[in-house]
Amino acid sequence: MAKKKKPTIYDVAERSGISISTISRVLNNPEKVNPETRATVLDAIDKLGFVPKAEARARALSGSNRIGVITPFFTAPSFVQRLRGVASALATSNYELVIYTVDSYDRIQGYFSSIPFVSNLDGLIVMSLPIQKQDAQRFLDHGIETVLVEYSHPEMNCIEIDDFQGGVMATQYLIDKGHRCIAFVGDKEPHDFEIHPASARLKGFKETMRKAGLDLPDEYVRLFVNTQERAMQATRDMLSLPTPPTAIFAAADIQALSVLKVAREMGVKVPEQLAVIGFDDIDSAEYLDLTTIRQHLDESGKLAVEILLAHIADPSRPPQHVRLPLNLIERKTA
Amino acid sequence: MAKKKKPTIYDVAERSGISISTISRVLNNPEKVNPETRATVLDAIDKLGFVPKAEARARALSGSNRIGVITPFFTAPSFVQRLRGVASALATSNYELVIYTVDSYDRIQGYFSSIPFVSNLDGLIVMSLPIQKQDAQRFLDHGIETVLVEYSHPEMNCIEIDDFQGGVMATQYLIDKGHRCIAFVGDKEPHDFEIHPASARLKGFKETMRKAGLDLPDEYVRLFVNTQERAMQATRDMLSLPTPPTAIFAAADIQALSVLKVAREMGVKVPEQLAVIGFDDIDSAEYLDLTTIRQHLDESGKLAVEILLAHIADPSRPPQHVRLPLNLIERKTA
DNA sequence: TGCTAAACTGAAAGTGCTTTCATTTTTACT
DNA sequence: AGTAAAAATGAAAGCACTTTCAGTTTAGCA
Repeated sequence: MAKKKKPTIYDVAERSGISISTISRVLNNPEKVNPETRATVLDAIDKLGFVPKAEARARALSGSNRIGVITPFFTAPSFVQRLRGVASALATSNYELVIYTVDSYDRIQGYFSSIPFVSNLDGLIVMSLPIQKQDAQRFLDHGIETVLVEYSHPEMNCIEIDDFQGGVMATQYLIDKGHRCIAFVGDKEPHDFEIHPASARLKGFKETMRKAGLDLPDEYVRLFVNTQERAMQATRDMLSLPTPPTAIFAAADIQALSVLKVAREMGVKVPEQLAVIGFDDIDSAEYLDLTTIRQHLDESGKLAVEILLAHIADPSRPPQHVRLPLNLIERKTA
Repeated sequence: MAKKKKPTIYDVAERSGISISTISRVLNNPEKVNPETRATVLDAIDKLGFVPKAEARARALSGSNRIGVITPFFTAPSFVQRLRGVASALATSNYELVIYTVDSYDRIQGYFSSIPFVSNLDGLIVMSLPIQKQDAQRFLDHGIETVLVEYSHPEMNCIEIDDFQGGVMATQYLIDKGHRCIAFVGDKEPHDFEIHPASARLKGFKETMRKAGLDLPDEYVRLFVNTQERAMQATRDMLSLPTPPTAIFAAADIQALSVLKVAREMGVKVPEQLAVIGFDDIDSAEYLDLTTIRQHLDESGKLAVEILLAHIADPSRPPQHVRLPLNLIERKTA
């Protein structure tokens, strides 16, 4: 016979035939109640396995071992890999990992305004999401240790990536390989609540092309809503141009995958006829031999929790700003 | 101006000229209140330094609004996709998502014995992990609603996958395509704490081969520790056989990816010289045009939370056992 | 035995917050 | 413009206890 619900003080009252007030008293001011009554009450309490739940919860959860991660709803593999990094770093500590996924501006605002108050977290990791002054201030005011990944705030811990530099690296690599007709595909600014690394990568690309004195026709830069279909269409258009590019720099590996798929579909040989370079170095990149800019996704998550834990242990530490290095991983597509 | 007691929600209401209900809402369901109102409220909260009393909150709150997911440490994409399903289904409800990752037998035992007592969850999803009689009983006794994914227990909600049948489908498909020399690659039983769907898939494969009267030499079945390197080596060995198979059934897409990579490396044309079929239908499968058995990963997660929520709402419901359908997704590798 | 003070007890009124429900306001669509 | 549908909001009814207050008992004592 399994118990149904958690017993309340009322159940105890009923079972012992004594009013709830008295029960409450034996729990809080036992010396004020008749020992016999007290014994009866205690007996009933034991038999029912009653535990004042509200307090228990308040106590149990207060300042307890919880760390939260707020991240865009994980569609993109890169978010997942960052998350994997935090999970792995947290595995040995005995912190609980609470995930908040964001899928709209409203939701992120909601989290930012309620988390400091109600979800008592020991620390928070904000991933790939912009955070506004006053929201950040609230976290600071409420003493919640926070680390920002892929975004920066002067008074908070940050882990940044130099997307511009990454764009430069990728482009320069292609140029060094002798390419002159280089195109760019990437996602256009998607939602109001998301950061947009692709634009910095694009800047790095353009800048490098300019410095190298290379021509960059408008048709060689395609931005689109980030879906596989759109990415493929953009690539198809590009490869059907009178003078198609000999290399494509995709703002993210996931888009590079679409480029590769189209190349296969159109019988374009990679890398002979078309070089492809991506950005991120997601897991699949390795399976596809995709040349790409590695941004140490797992590592960023791991580092975030390390910084967080260190600051929880000693809140007086000054905020830490780290810039993760980028590496060009040469594989077979470029 | 004089500093008094701790401000309550009523003070905030008075100062902002907004009802306590709305104040409460901005704290708990921020997305349901008008951004302007929210800003006003937050402003007042900040100015007053209001902090909701945890115990009062616990008192008024019925459940804990937390649902937990316990899952193998997410190395494999399939775990991630299941998780994505639960996150997406949970996004609209406002339950907090707590993740427990398992990387050893000890850890899983730790979770199973402590979760019922200390982490007050409204519900738990156990993913791709076996659970023993007495552990299950503990959850049952403590009235924690639970749903098992990829495992089964008579008294608990379960979402099962017919791996055997999937093995049959994949194999039959290859046979129908005219293949006679079909090989199998898969991971061997890895840890004591993990379930092992590959073995059921292998059984389905063997059974189907037998029924079709096809010869299955020992070298055509390769099991290995699940790493990319081992998978690739196994494939290389197989393709170097005097009579290499004309088709390979990989127990999981992630392994099929390795097969594909080796085929590329060795210049073996897919599907002309070698057909490849996988299992799972992970995201990358689509990008690689991998023919595979889809097991509705995202859906399994979504369904798990739906069942869980329904049972939390009405605990008297009898446990539900659902078997998710499998579909053969025909793409270009077989 | 009668009377009063001390000891005990239960009904009911908080406690600070959440949530339901009905009402108003906005928006969307003929 | 006119209406249906959706969103936002406040009043009020909980939630699971604690505390107050007004009785009852009981004990002590003449």
